[in-house]
Amino acid sequence: MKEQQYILKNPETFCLKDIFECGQCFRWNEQEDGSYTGIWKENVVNIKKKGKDYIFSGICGSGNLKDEIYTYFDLDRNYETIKETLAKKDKYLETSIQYGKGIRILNQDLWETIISFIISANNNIPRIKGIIERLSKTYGKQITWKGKNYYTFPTPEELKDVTIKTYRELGLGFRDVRLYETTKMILEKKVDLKELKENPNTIEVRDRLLTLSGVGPKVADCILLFSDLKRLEVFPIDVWVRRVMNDLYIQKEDETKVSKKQIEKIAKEKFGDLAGLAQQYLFYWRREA
DNA sequence: GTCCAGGGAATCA
DNA sequence: TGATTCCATGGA
Repeated sequence: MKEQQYILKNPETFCLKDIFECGQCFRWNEQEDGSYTGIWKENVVNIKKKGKDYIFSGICGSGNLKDEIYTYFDLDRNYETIKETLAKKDKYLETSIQYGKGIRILNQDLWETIISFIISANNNIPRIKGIIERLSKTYGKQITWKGKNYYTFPTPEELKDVTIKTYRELGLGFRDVRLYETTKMILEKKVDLKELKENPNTIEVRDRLLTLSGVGPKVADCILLFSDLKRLEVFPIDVWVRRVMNDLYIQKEDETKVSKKQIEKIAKEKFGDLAGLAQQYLFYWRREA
């Protein structure tokens, strides 16, 4: 494969740290020079900021790099309008948007997002990244670029014969059975990913995702929001989101006693059909700031 | 040693 | 429906 390059000139909404550190993805790593290198599908890419421009260089598994970048980084969507709309709704949200103004929600592969967020359950981000790297190194395809080896995220077929015991040895902990069962269900088309992508009904898609082992309400919502299903209205609630929502709007003494239903209700009232993006700004702001 | 992490499943009322 | 408890693992 030949190296390709693409220069994104002076984008309005685009910041490497905001995009890659906001918790939506696990396979991008900051380099010593401040650039980020990552892999999606069969693309290995480094992104470096130069002035107001971003230089993408790397190798592209299929088609051309520009198309892959536009799709993955959702570059046809106008985030300026979205941010303006959201900022008007709420003063705290306005603050959080200012903090994470360069966030874009990626179009990540559905299968990879399902497995990644099953692994995320009751886990921390460094460890999630480690598990995904070991999984990819063991079962994915190797791609070499500039003398370094990278590994694609394994397909369902590539995980077909992996045993629960092997997952345990890779450090998955109690999530071993869940990964095994979900992979099996998808291979047997008990949940058909192609059908999910074609179904416009978010509630129906969510119900199908919930039948997968290891996929509960929060993981299902992350899959809907962060994968190429791209449902910007869903509002995943984890410990950080519960924390920030309680601090700002509920102020209950014991934040762990705040019900999901109450948070969902407030989110829908305040943020409407862009609740997922609101969630991401609030999450990033509360966790980092 | 203790607590926590982008929770889910099983169990019980 | 709603609340409790247990589930591996590694880092702080």
